[in-house]
Amino acid sequence: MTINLNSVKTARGYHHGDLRSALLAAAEGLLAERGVEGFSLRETARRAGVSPAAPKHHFRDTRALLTAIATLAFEDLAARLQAASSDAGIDRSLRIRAQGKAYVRFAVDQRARFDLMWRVPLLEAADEGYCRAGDQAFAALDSLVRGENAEPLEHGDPRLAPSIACWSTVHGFARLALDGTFGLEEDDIARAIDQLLPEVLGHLSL
Amino acid sequence: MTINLNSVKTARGYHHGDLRSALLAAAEGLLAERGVEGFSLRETARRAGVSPAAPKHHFRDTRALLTAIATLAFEDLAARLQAASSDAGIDRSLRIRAQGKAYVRFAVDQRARFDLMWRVPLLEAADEGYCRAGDQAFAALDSLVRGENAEPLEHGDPRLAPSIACWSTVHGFARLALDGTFGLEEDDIARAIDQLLPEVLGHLSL
DNA sequence: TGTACATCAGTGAACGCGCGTTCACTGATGTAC
DNA sequence: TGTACATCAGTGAACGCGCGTTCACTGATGTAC
Repeated sequence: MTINLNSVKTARGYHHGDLRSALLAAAEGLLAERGVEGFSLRETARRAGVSPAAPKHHFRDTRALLTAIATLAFEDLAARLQAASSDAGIDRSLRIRAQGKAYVRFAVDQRARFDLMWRVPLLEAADEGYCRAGDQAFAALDSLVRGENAEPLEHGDPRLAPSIACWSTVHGFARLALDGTFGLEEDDIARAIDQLLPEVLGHLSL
Repeated sequence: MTINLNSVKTARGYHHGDLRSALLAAAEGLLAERGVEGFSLRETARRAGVSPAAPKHHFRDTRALLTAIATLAFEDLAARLQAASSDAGIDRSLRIRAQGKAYVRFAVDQRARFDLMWRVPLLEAADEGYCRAGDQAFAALDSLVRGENAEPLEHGDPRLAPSIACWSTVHGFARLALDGTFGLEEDDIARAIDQLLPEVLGHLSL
C-alpha cells in the first residue's frame, strides 16, 4: 500500500481515522510555535486539515483540549523526573540535583507546554486525569526527597515541607529563567542550568 | 464647591483632567476582577467613562498600559520587601523569613497584578522603567541575603547564587500556591503562608 | 452473505461577539502678541 | 487685558479580524437479521 503524502486529505477520505491524536499533535505544534497566548481551536483544526466544527466530536471545547495536553505534559514530566533520578546512581544529593536539572530542562525545552500546565484559568482544573498526572509528578519528587518508603501524606501535611521546599526552589528557578528575569538570553540559560542551578540546589538542606 | 458624584461625566466636561491615572486605576480594578485573561483596553476605557479611542493619547497600546501597571506593581513589591525586612529587627534569618512572607503575601493578595508582572509576552519586556523596577525588587532581596554592603554584581554572576536560591524558593512557593498545586483552597493559603512557608525557608541555608 | 438502518464523524456556511484600531471631527486649553 | 490661533485631549461611528460555536447536512461505518 502506498501512502500519498501529497494529498493527505484526498487519501484520507471523509473520516479521518485518528482525529483525536491528530488534534493533539496539531495543538502541541501550534503551542510550541505561538505559545499559550497564540493558541486557538480553529487554527488547530486547520492544521489537522479538518473543519472548525470537527474537534467537537473529540473535545467538548478548547479547555478540554488544553486540559488533555496539560495532562500529557504532566505525565511526561513525571516520567522524566523518575528517569533522571534513577539514572543518577544511589547518592541522594546527586539524584536530587539530577532531578532538579531534569525539571528545569523540561521547562526550558518545552516552555509552551510547561506554561500551559500551570495556566489554571485556561484548564479544567478539577479534571481527574489532570490532577492525577500532577500528583504523579509531585510523587516522583517526593519519593526522592522523603524517601522511597516514606508514608504517603495528605495534601497540606506539614511533613511535606522538605519536598515542597525542593519543588518550590526548582519551580521558581525554572519560572524565573523562562520569564527572563535573570536577564539571560536564550543561550545563557543552558549555562545557568549547568552552573547556577546546582549551586542553588546546594543551598537546600533536605 | 460641590462635586456631583452622580453625574461624573457631566461634571467632568469634555476633558478628563487626569485620564492617565484614571485609566491605570480602571485597569487595576478590571485586572483584579477578571484576571489577566479577562483584561481588555476597551473595557478599561469604558470603566474610566471614556471613549475607546481616548487611551491612545496616554498609552500607545494595550502593552504599554499593561507595562505601566506591571512597573508600578514591581515598585510596590520592592517597597514591601524593604519594609518587611526593616520591620523584622536585626536577626538575619528572621528578616529573611519576614521578607519571604511579604513576597508570598503580595502574590496571594494581589494575584492578578502578580501574574501580570511575569507575563512577559503581554508586556514591553525591554521597557526601561519595567526593568528598573524589577531590578529594584531583586535588589531588596539581594541586599538582605548577601548583605547591605556586598558589592553590586552583574546579572548572571555566580556569586548571586544564594540570592537566587532564596528568590527561586519564595517565587516558586508563591506560584505553586497561586496555581492551586498544593491542593489548597483560598483559606488554606493563609495558613500555608504562616506555617508551611517558614518551614520551607528553614531548609535554605544561605 | 446481503441488505436495511442506526450511529458516528465529518462538512462548510453562517452567526454573533468583543476586540484593537482608525478616522474625521470637535470642544477646551494655553500661548503669543 | 483681549483676541487669534495652534495644540491638545477628547468623541463616536466604523472597519476588519479571528474567534468559538451552531446548524442542517452528508458520507462512511458497523451491526442486526
